[in-house]
Amino acid sequence: MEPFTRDATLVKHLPAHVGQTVELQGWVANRRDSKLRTFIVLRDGTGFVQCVVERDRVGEAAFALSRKLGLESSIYVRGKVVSDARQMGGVEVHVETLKAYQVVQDYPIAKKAHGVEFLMDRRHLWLRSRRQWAIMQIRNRAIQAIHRYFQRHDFVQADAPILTGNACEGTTTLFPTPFYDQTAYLTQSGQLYGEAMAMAFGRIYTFGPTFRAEKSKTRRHLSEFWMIEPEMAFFDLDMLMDFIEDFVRTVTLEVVEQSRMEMEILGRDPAPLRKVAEPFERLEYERAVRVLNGTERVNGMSAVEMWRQELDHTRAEIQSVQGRIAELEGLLKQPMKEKKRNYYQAELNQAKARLHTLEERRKNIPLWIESAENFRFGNDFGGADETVLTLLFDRPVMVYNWPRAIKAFYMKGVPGRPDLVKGVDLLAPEGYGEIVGGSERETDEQVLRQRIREENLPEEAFEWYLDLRRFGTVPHAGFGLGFERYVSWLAKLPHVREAIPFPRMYGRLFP
RNA sequence: UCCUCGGUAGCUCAGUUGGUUAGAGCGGGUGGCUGUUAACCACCAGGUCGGGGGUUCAAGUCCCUCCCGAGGAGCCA
Repeated sequence: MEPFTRDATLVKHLPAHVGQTVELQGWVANRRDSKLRTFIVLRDGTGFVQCVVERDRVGEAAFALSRKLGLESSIYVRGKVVSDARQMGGVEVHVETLKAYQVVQDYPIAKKAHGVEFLMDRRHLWLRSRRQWAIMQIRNRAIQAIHRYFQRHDFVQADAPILTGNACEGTTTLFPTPFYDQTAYLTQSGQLYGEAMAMAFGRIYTFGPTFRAEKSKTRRHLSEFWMIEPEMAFFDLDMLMDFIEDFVRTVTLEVVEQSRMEMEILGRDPAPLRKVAEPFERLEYERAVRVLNGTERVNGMSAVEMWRQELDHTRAEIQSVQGRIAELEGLLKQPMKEKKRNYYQAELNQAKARLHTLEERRKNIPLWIESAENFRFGNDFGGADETVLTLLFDRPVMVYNWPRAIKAFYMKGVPGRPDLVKGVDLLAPEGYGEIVGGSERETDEQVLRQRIREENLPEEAFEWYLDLRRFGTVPHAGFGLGFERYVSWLAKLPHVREAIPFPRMYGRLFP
């Protein structure tokens, strides 16, 4: 194609080229016209930069071209890099040459709010938007920071198979797929293989996709998501908790420091993330039960009181939103210009939507209070229970020593407590909930065999796994980090679907 | 699988106890103005109100049913 150059400068490197003339290639992310100049925001994947096209500098033909460039037109620009404090990134480009690979008209995603379905149907284009760009930058940094962390700590990346013959935990729904004359399943966890590889290489981690065929439609679920699963030989639960804490702390702080601009684009306040520098709360499950049902208080407050406080906040906000709605409705009854009327109407609609959300929360809190009050040993946490625990402690919370009955068969028992296992979950604050689940693994072949029978799992499919306990069994432990949930927390996303380029979820296979 | 909410112009949404010819903003087109940040001003074009059935003199509005979407529960990372 005609204007193509092999010597283009990347937008992210422009601050180092102030005063120089550079070549850029990319797409029109935004365009605004004035009489004498056209402002083009050029996007090349590494960043965004405003390019100023003036008739006197580029000539009549190129100036006319600049007026025709629809959003996402692909262009070539040569121009001088100039400092400009008004721009994000601090520079802009004064264009001397402008050429187009393709002039685009009617790009479907407009510079305005769109609905979720509309955007999801156009995910292949939506990824180009500034917000999605910022999220994927954060995702990439998190991936890099995770690999760095493990490599620094003598881990080997050793991936597990995606096609498997047996269910790992047997509980959740699997995706079956033909495998020659057999049926295979898409993996829901690489853990069992991770244990085998830890016996081979000492410390390993997997980083790959996992699949769950749950018909869940919530902000926390994907059918295909990425999981990081480290497994360490000669490791116990205490070491595991120290490790999880240091891992999450180090990776999170690294990403926060590298992603200031992206967090600004996303409107994500980094302060709650920086709190990972402080010690995480470690809470035995039995204490979590007492905290939830109010027999033990935290900082002078019980879970129920925390919910009551949330309820008061919600009620107060409902009142203030209702007040504004009444005010707006009053205003709209009076004569005014169409433009102004519309502005008020838009605000009114927003307020009504907000009110709807708040009313739902108000209706739910009493149910959540009931759930907390009735929380007994043997119950698993609901989303609300996780939220109130992180609210009470105001930091990431690790819950450990869980009831055996609600955890997987491979977890090691707590000595002297046949009803407990050495599992640990990490709950992320700000309502994000469980992002890590891990445990010390059972090392005894007979105990494992017994547990497999109790869970009605096909014993013969686990013979290879039981081999690990016959030939040099050692204490070992590991965990799984749900990567999209983690990215969602880092970027404070309302839904995990934005944390992965092409989400696969219940009801969504395209694009 | 269950509960709640929704489907009206290309997009985002209004549309009153059922009542004449269904509205706005954005986007598109034309003209004007402007170192602009989702620019602004004026005018123009743009609709089988998710599908099917029913009630009624009359249905976007009420009833039944199906489809699709969003959020939540369960389950989970």
